[in-house]
Amino acid sequence: MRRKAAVAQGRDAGTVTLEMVAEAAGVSASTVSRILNGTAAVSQLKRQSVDDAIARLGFVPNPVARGLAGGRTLSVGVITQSIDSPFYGTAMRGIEEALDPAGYSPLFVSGHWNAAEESRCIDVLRSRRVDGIIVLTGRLSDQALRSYAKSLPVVVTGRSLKAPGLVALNFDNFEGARLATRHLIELGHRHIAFIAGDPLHPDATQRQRGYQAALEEAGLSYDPQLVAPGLYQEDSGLSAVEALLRTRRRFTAIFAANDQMARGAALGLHRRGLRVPTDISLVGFDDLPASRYALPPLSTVRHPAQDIGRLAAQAMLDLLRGVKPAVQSPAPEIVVRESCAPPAR
Amino acid sequence: MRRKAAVAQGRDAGTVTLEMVAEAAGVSASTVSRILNGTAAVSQLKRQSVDDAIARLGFVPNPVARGLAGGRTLSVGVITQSIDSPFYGTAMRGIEEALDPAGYSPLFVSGHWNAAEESRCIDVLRSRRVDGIIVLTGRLSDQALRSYAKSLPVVVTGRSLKAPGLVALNFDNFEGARLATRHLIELGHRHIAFIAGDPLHPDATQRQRGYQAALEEAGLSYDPQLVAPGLYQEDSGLSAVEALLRTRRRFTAIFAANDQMARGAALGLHRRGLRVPTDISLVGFDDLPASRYALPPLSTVRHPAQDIGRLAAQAMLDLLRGVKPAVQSPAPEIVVRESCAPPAR
DNA sequence: TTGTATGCGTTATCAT
DNA sequence: ATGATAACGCATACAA
Repeated sequence: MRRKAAVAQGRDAGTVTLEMVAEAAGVSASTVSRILNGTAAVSQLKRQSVDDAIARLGFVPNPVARGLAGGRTLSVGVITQSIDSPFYGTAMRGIEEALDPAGYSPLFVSGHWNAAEESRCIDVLRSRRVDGIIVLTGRLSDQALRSYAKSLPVVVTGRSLKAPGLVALNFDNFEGARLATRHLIELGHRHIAFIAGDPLHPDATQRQRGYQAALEEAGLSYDPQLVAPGLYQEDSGLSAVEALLRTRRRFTAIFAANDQMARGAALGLHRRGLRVPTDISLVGFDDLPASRYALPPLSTVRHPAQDIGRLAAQAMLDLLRGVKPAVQSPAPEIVVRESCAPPAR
Repeated sequence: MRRKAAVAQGRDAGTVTLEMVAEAAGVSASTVSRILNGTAAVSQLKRQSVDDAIARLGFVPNPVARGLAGGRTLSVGVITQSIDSPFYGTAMRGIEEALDPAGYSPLFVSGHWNAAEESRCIDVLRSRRVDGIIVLTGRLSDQALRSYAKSLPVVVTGRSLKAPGLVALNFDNFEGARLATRHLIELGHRHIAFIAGDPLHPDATQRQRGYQAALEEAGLSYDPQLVAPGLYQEDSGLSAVEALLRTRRRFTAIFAANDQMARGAALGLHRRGLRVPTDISLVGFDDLPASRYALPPLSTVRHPAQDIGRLAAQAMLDLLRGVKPAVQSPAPEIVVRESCAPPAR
């Protein structure tokens, strides 16, 4: 056991306990706890002396003990998919921002786009007694999510489903993709290629449907030869362009299902001596921070990761407070930069 | 208090305690604990029945209680500067990778390049009973770090300092910058501009010294007019180029103190109709994942964030095991891509 | 080798 | 309104 000495010698290396505060203030531990949590009314007098003692000793409650004792830990678990993702990284930042002023702290774990791993993450988070869990997209089944929500508040992004104790925050990928495609059409493009995202992601298929819908409503034919498979990573964008070029099909614009692939596509085009937007127009999706500094700056669909993170965290806070969360998903909008132009030929 | 019922009904929502295991196996709780931690020798027989009971009940130890009881929590705190940084994100991934097989999990908190905030982070991590702390660079004083290391193993990157219980993992920024500059010189450049990093970062000033050293050893004069201030962000790279161009000083190459500023610089050059590398050669520093897909792909100094994260985590693991960590910082090397060419004029 | 008792810092229950 | 006291789930001296 660690030495227990050093009662009132101010910060013995951060081990000032609630009990010490109680002693210093001449009250019981329960009273201190009550003041800390606002659990019950206490006399002004005692409150004063307790507050003093807290300040004097530099007491800071121990969240671990708090969690053990059955109370809240003031922490919410966040399952991201990879800790170094440009998109989810921004979302995490939004979560941090919203949680902090409320006194909560996030606990980040990575699921690596793997349902089994995500399950383990949930276990880890639960064992750490988090008060709630935010799941950024992921591969967990709606079923599983619903079940988790029975014992713990859950907020999930990238889906729409309803369940008690669960709030889903979806983004209109379909509409976003339609906007992007329509933008190209309005510029005069008639042959628009599409680089698809990982088919395992629901948002990827939604984006593809948006692309098709825009084509249809413009009376343009959908040519399967003009859609190349991709995996949401830069390299797959590059290979997609190569595949597209190999078909020798004519196209004057490319819509990539995300910015990362658009980057890869830009490089592929460059390698073949094709200029953006002079020869080929290019649109992405997500508006990653980096896209504003791409060459040329990339036109894309704004997918406000930071706002989404913030909203998710706010919904969680509401859930925790017991108030009904009123979340409004942000609407997609196109951000026009310099990667698109009317078709040359 | 929560209901205590449901003893052996397997997973009542994840509340199988060590005590239940003990009962089911017909041994005492201490024995179970000992088996779990390898604290003492136990008979094969009991071990067998305990292992069975653990598997049967699906028991998973509660790290919160573990931490409270004074033992390890099998978690290490990681102070990053911003949760969405491309560079530190990669480092965090390396940490995750190295910690996971050892059964440890990281706890990420962001210091936002602010010493006071970092101090608070340390408090938070300590109150959560992490077994050790990894600090990714940051603004804490060496002094403070040393003091923290007295009560907790600390690994810090981006510095060199020695203290008991502390291992520092530095990177040779000076040499890296010298390599980059020398690369330009070897291509024939004589007028090389430099975009400096945030002067508050020690690595930024080291990189600048490396640049000067390379100039000197080549007998080239150092022209203060050719170094533009920057803040390590894309936008400052852009303004730096504009400032450089405004001086009307002649230069045929730019060395930016990091890839993010190099990106911004590339855009600035593009806006002025200057082509990379035909008109101006460009080198960065860090080799961010994105730089391989820049247009043109950026030549840069490899700064292996993931390896650094992994090494830091391994050093922490060694510290925790009580073995002397033998860390070898990775050496900088230049990665030649397509953003450099011999000077045109 | 194994069990018993106690403590970790806090909250919650039950008195008063 | 306030104070004992018992959990929370586990680890660890100490005894056997």
